[in-house]
Amino acid sequence: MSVLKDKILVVATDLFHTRGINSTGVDTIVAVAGTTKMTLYKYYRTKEDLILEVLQKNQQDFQNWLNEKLNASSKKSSDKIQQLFDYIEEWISSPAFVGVAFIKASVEFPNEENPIHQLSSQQSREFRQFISKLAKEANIKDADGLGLQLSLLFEGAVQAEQMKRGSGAIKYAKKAAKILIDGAIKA
Amino acid sequence: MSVLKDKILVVATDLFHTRGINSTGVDTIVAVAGTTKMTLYKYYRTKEDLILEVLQKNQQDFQNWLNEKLNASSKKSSDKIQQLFDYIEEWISSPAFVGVAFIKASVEFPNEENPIHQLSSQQSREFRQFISKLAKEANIKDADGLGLQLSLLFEGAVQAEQMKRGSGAIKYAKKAAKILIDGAIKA
DNA sequence: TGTATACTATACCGTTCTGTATATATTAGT
DNA sequence: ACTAATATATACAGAACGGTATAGTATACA
Repeated sequence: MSVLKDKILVVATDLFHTRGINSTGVDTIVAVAGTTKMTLYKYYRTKEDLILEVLQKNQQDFQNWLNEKLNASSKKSSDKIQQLFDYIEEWISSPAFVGVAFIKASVEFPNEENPIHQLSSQQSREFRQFISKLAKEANIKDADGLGLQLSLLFEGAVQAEQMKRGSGAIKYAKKAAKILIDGAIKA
Repeated sequence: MSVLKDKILVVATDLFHTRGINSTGVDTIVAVAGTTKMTLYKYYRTKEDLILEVLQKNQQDFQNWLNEKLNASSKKSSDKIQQLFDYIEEWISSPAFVGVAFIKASVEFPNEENPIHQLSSQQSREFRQFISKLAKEANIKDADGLGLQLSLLFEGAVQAEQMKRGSGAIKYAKKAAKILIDGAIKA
């Protein structure tokens, strides 16, 4: 991938998070990226395309990071769900954390017909299914239900942290997750 | 309050929810409200002022509705927290539900210096404290911790429902809430 | 040296944005 | 009938928006 195409993607990601998507113009993006609109529109057909690629990349990066952490720490796949929120805490607490793109995008584009909204919704669903898969591997009975509940805690904690950095919400989300997981295992 | 001032507020609330705040221009608001910009700017100094009033009214209406429900159903204040999610479910499931304004506003205005973000953040905090108060009245030990956890479930469920109507997330949020509350009572 | 590719510079188009200016009409109270 | 308040109609300023057109530069490869 071209170095400039990538630079534009990185800058857009940052600006979308810190200023909002609709409040970030393409002029600002190219100015910060140190290039021009001609170059941006060479690699991205429209601003909407750029937003979609930012969403894809964001989620991919997070999933890759999370998978590596989970695979490195435990050989047994049934243990992974126990450690999930440890890594989510690490991730949210990191200074680099700026929020979750698909949550923000779904709010800025609330219309369910909108491609950006649809991708956000899909990513949210996929992450929920990912948690459910971990639950299944831990032989949890209502794995889908637990996956949904943990994803609610996840999204709630992210929301709280986006609203106020250093909220500490993730610590309590983690405690709640432990209670729910333990309860689901016994069932 | 002037009938037109109120009409503008109601229309703005609806449009902000269905199209997004930044994507809704004042021209659209006055057109739908059946009035002109001159009138809007007579009652609201700026668009920002209008947004702030929409936020205030939204939260006030919700809190009033919730308080009435809670007061009507149980005399004992210690029972209220048990019923909280029943009413939240009723509210989220209602066809009139369009989301929670302070969650959306905090996303569209991510800068913590922004007055709109600050009000959103404050409303989120107040709602969390409201739940904690219910927990205290139920003699729960870590009332603040439980309040935070329940607010995460609340915001997560709202987020899920904004993302996909009819998600059913609230049903599982309610189950999770029950587990957390029961656990906190025993502690 | 010739040519393709990547990129820059800059100006522009049409639209939409928030907010204002001006002038007129409607309604109610005295 | 006079006055004040409320609302309308309309036009506009000034900036920002997404996106395009045109022309020129820099680099690398044949």
